[in-house]
Formats: sequence, C-alpha cells, structure tokens
Amino acid sequence: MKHQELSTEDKILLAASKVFTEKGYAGTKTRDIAEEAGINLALLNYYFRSKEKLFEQIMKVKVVLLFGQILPLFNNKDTSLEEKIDLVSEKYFEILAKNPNLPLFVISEIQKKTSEITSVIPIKGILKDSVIIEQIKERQPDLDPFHFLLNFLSMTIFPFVVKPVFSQFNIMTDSEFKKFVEERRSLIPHWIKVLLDHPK
Amino acid sequence: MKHQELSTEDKILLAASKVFTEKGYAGTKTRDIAEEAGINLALLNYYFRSKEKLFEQIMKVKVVLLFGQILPLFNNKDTSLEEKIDLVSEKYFEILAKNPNLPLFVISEIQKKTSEITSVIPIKGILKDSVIIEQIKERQPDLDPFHFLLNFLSMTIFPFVVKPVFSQFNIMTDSEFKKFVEERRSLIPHWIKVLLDHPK
DNA sequence: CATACAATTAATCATTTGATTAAATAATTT
DNA sequence: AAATTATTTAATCAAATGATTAATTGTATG
Repeated sequence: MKHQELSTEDKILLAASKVFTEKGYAGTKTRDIAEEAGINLALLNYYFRSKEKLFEQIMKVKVVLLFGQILPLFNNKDTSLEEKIDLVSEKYFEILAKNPNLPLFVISEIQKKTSEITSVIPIKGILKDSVIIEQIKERQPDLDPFHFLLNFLSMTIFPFVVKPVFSQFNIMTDSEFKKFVEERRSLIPHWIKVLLDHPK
Repeated sequence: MKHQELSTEDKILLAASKVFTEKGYAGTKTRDIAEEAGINLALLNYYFRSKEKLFEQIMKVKVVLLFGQILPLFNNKDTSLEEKIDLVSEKYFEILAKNPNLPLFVISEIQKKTSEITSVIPIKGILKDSVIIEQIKERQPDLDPFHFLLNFLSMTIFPFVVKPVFSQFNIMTDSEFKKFVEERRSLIPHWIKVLLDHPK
C-alpha cells in the first residue's frame, strides 16, 4: 500500500491535496479524503478541525507553489529582461510539468471562494513597479507593460489550463502533451523576445 | 422583480446558467437555483427531472457558445490566414466581453466531470486538418502549427481565465480590465502576425 | 359550465455529509 | 508496571440536499 512510511497527518495532507485538486473544494467529500489517505474519517477532524481548515492549508501551499517562486524572479535587479524571461520560463515549466492541474485548481477556487489567500502573497505589491515591469517599459514605452507580462504567462500557463479539454476531446494524449509543452519551453522565450523587438 | 416576462422553464434555465457558472456543478444547490429563479424547488424537477439533466443542458449551451462560432471560422476556405486571425479575434472578444467567466467554467467542469460534451462538438475532427492549420503550416513549415493556434487562443482567452485572480488580489478593477482587454483586441492580431513572420 | 390537463405549492423522504462522541488501543512518562 | 497522554475506531448526530408526493390552483377544451 501507499503512504506506509508517512505520518497520519501527512497522509491526510497528501490525500487532501490530491482530492481537492481533482474535484475542487465543493466536489470533495471528507470521506473521499479519508479513503484516499487510508484513515478513519474522524482523524481528519482530529488533526485539522474541519474540511474548511484543511482546505485553507492546502490552498496556501498551492498558491505559494504557483506564485511564490516566480514573483521573486520578476523583481530581481541583477538580471536582464532576457534573462528573466529565460529563468521564469524554465522555472514555470519545472513547476507545471510536476503539477499540471495546479493553475486551473488555484484559479477556479479563487473564483469560487472568498478566502484569506490574498494575505498569503501580496501579488499586487510585488507586481506593480516590479523590476520586470520597469524593464519592459524601457523597451516599449508606448504600451502598458502588463500586456507583455500577460502574453508571457498566457503562453506558458494556458496550455496546462486547457489540458483537460485536450484529454476529454482526444485532441492530444498525455505523452503528446508532454512533448508539445517541452517544445514550448524554449519557443516561448523566443517568441516573447520577438514581440519585444517589434512594437506596433 | 426580474424574470417577470419569462416562462418558468426559461426562468430556471437563466438562473441555472448564472448559479452553475458562478459556483460550478458541485457547489450549486438546487435550492440556490430555485431561489435565484424565484420558483418553487419542485418545479426544477418537474421541468428538468434532475440537477444533472439541467446541468447537461446548460453545459451544452456553454460549450457551443465557447467553440461553436469559432471553429467554423477556422475552417473557412475563403479567408486568408490574416483575415482568420482578425475575424476570430473579433468574434472571441465579442463573446468573452459578454461572458467573461465562460472559459473558466467550461474548462473546469470538463476537468471535473465526465460528460457527454464530446459528442456535442467534434472539436478534434474540425481542428485537425482544418484550413487554418494548413495555412499556418504553409507559412511556417518547420513547426507544429498547433503552437501558433494555441498562442493565439492563450493570449485571447487566458486574461478572462485569470480575471478572478485580478479581482481577488486587487490587481485590476473591473473597468480597468475592460479597458485592458479592449486594447488587446487589436494588439493580439498584430502580435500573432509578427510571430508568423519571424520563424526561429 | 364541467371536465381534463398543466402548473404550482408545501410537506416530506431518503441519502449524503461534515462533525462529534465515547470507548478502545497505542505510546510516553513517571 | 502504573499512570498519563496521544491516537485511532465505530457509532452516531444534526443539518443539508436532491428528489418525490399529494394536494391545490390555474388554464384550456369539449
């Protein structure tokens, strides 16, 4: 069996992470988590008080995983814009290859629930007037720099968001998707740099 | 009050569309829909048999709204690639401006549920060997044409997918978002054409 | 108008679901 | 080893939830 070596608490966290990510908060039954973890249902409440509290804990981890390592890269004064693009691209493909349904989970739960996530990471503060924003501005002063940032993030993250559509409609198999995404790893930085060099 | 002029059936459909889109299938209680529609709970089952059946009906409409008008544009032999880019961009901004949370809803429900959606629209059949794919291939024979299609769709759709993040983290107000997206309307076709003219 | 059919309502059912309790077992401390 | 504390279990609760029923009201038809 699985989880043999883990503590009960960690078994629950691991199972909760999996089930919440697959089914979302509302679609998850505490019994699903208990079963997946191979523990008695009461233990979930013994260790985490409630489904809600357990979810908050998982959600915090996911938000940090999705934004926590990227935002500092945006704000590094010692890297050029080109270097940032390469580094962020690398880092995101590393994270998303291991956690393909992370973005869809986080975004759709943020849309549905009013949670304390905002306080976990002050995205706005870090993003606004970040180093990367200034560097894009320098390169293309006439356009809201956020367009480029969003183009970059769109091309990087969106394929993972629509992955379920690819699967459900048989557009791509999992291994085709993996190859496809691997190709984009170096293509996206190239495309973004092309765009930066071609203002309207 | 609202819905005064609508039939009971349409009141339920309208309310279901709203509540399902906001809360997802699992997060929606049939009582929420009944309340939103201003009808007795039993009427929901009287007209639609079950929550599941009502959802399937709504979902079909949403899938058609998201893909139905776009796919034919992809497959039109009488338009050039450039024209297609302009037309699809226009059409998508028209649809998404009116239905900003449509993509996130459809994608996240496709991820969660195994539904009959696949049969509603044969996306794969239309996409694979579609005219637009051939036209991209002609322009850039060395690269999987699907990359360009996905870049295009990413830039167009992803902003609407992450809109909840913008709101929740106060990155953009609704009116700022509207303005931002309006700018992209003409920018995206420009960017995509730049990318097509700059192979690696 | 009376009859049949359609639409609506309030009450109720049977499950599901998050959570708790009290008892049992295991681990730790004295 | 005895006592104390921590963990685990089975049983159960109360509320929520999807669905149904039987009675009532409304509408149309002969």
